[in-house]
Amino acid sequence: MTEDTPPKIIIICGPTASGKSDLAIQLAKQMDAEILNADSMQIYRGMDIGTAKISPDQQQGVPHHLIDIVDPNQPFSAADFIDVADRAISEIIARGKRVIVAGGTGLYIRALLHGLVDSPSGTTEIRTLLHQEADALGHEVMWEKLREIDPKLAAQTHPNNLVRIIRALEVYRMTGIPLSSYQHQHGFKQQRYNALKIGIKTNRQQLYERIEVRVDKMLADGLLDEVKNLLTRGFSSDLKSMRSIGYKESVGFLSGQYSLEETIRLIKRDSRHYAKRQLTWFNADNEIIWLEYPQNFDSISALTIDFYKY
RNA sequence: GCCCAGAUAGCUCAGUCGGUAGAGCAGAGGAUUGAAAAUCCUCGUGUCGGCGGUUCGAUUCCGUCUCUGGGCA
Repeated sequence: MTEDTPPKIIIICGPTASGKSDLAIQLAKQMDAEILNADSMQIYRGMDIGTAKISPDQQQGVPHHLIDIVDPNQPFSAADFIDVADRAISEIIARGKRVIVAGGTGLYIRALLHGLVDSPSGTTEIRTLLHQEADALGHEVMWEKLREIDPKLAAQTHPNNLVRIIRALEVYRMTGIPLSSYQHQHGFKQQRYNALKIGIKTNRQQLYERIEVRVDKMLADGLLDEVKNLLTRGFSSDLKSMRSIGYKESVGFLSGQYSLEETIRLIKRDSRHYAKRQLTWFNADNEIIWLEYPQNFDSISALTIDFYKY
């Protein structure tokens, strides 16, 4: 791998329930590729039903990577994703196979292709401290603090967005450098891979219907038991993994917070909202070629063949 | 058949002591650099059930009709 010729990889993205996994498998079989998951929740062991994880059976012999790589209580970030993904990709390529990255986490895909700023990850200690400060002083004051040390970033960050404010503050406390200057110098300019990006185009209404059918199926497949089991094993409901869609609502049901009917309604609603956020993210990326699947599989296939020609 | 209560945004409702109306939910759009399925921002014109009447002006008051709930026969 030289600077001039980053390895070629195929990216399959799109909203949840659009058919990414199926397309990846069909394509992988045809082009002798292996699949890399780019989904921030499917990395967790034991979280299968609610993340719509593909079962070994459904993988149809195509090797899948970056699924079940950490427990639900282990920290994992976009930076970790780049590390494990890079390693998996070079191994696959060394085996003479091609790589298909399939997933719905926009940040993970962008980070893989263009890197992240060279700033450190926040430690648990500093983050806890900042949260305590936020609880005591309120969002506004935290935002004021941000404005003092990094006015540029403060201008782009809403005072209510505590997650971003805390991230910026922790970087400054650890390095003394404002996050925005890291960002300015970085700017996602790295070209870490040569990627063909395919997005699965969907009709909004049909997508929502598919989401609802899928949620009903998750419940029928035992989502609530899965969540109960995770809680029993000691995975707390305030873990980031347990606060994801399907899990947080199930926890609410299991603790008697709302009825089954309401739980299902909420999971469906949150999944729809999530799909919309994914679309907002991916629509902003004009490198993505949008095609319907399975209708346009042949076109997709032709694109990949072209992509590997040169 | 009679009595009572309703009829207002896709849904549930609030409100206007008469000056054409607003919340929640749903929905739409956007942001996104080690929490990203997270986090955050923005967006509400609808014959205020129909028709009459009173009034400068009615969604608001009056009458009547229709429909929906509940009660009495």
